[in-house]
Amino acid sequence: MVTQPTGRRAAFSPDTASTRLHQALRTRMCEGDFTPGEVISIRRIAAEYGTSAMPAREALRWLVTEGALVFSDSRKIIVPELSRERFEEVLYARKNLETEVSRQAFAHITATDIDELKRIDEQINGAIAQGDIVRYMRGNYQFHFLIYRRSHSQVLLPLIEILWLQYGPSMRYICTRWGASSIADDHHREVTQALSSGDCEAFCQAIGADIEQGMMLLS
Amino acid sequence: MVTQPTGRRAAFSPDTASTRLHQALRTRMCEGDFTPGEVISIRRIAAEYGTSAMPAREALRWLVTEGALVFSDSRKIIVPELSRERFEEVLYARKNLETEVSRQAFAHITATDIDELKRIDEQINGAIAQGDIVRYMRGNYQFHFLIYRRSHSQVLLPLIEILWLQYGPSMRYICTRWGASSIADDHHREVTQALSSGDCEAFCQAIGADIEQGMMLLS
DNA sequence: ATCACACATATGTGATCACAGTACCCATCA
DNA sequence: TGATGGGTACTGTGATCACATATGTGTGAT
Repeated sequence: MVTQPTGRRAAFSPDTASTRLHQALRTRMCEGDFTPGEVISIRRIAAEYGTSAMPAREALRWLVTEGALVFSDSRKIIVPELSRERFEEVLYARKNLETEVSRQAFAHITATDIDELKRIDEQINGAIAQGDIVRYMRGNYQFHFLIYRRSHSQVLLPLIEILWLQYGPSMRYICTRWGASSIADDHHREVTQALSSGDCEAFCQAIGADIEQGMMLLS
Repeated sequence: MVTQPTGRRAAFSPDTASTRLHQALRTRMCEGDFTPGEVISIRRIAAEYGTSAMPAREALRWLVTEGALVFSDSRKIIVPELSRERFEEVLYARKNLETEVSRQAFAHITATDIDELKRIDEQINGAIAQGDIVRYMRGNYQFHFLIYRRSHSQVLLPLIEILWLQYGPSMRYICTRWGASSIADDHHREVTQALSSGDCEAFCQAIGADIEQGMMLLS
């Protein structure tokens, strides 16, 4: 059975099997639990989560409208393989939107938040050291969205989540292929340091640099 | 029965009753055909478009995930009333994203496109003169998205459409309340002039100014 | 006249079925 | 050995039903 994931639910959505399943799958997408090209079937997901086909059907079609899943030529629902061009587009959009919400979030980030960010960053570094891609992806997601949630932006945040939904599977794929070493030089420490010293500009630039670092993997 | 609207469909989506209905409703939302607070019922939409409840149900729930519709406290699906704060957020995000895609689109806009833009702008001005809000909204939508489509951005364009979905009903409401005169001073002519003279910066600034003009209505 | 209860209606949700495609596998034949 | 045929299983789609809940309305009693 599906339990409510840690992720925030968009605005008010009723507590139904469909929405629970949707959120569970969203989180798994952002954390890179799925592989590009993988076929996601309505009935299989339904069986996996112990519901009828209907909630699974709705949840999957929502993910399609969000661009997280796509239709294959034969109408099967699959995890998309982002072209290099499109992956760049996503990263470009991410840099644009995420530096913006970071700027909005800056004033609302507390000392407790900074401690939490440092704790998450340590876990991330541990995951990288162990070559644990899944834990890395999950930590990276938590790190960024802890910041972004502080912006209290009800408009930009859902857009960013859509970008992550599209970005997750391919990022996971790239990480797996290139190995954990390829992502070792993230800019999370610069982020927390800029926050500690209260430097908004350095903070936003560090976020931007962290995202841009993803582009390096493409060359 | 639903016919394929003029709007572009996101990536590849199969030609089903659900997707057709979804697109039809999307277009109506962007053009401001609905009123904030209005209740949109599954069965009523189904009857209106001559389908069973299922396609209507899916189309409406997709619009909810896109933020174009929301749930009332009693789980009814309604057209949201944007708070002033949130309306500002949407406009802010619009300015950010739409100036960006305009920049990307600039190089791909042909002389034929410019003529078409001028033609649409004349229709818009005619609509304003007649106080025809619906025709104004439709023209404004066509004007902007003719430009944005030239960016060929598969990532930013869907995000912008989501913003318009949220923005449409409230904009329609504001226009109706304030009268057509309140929107008389758009910056469309500056846009086409900048395009004619090949000035990218002026073009992007005119787009930004046109969007910012919407903020004036709030004060 | 006013309040309360009950019934009728309308809502979204979930389940199940039939249907039209597609893909894949295995047997059959050249 | 290879190609071709057919059949089986699986896919998403649409329709319909049962159910719980919410809303509104009218009727009854006080």
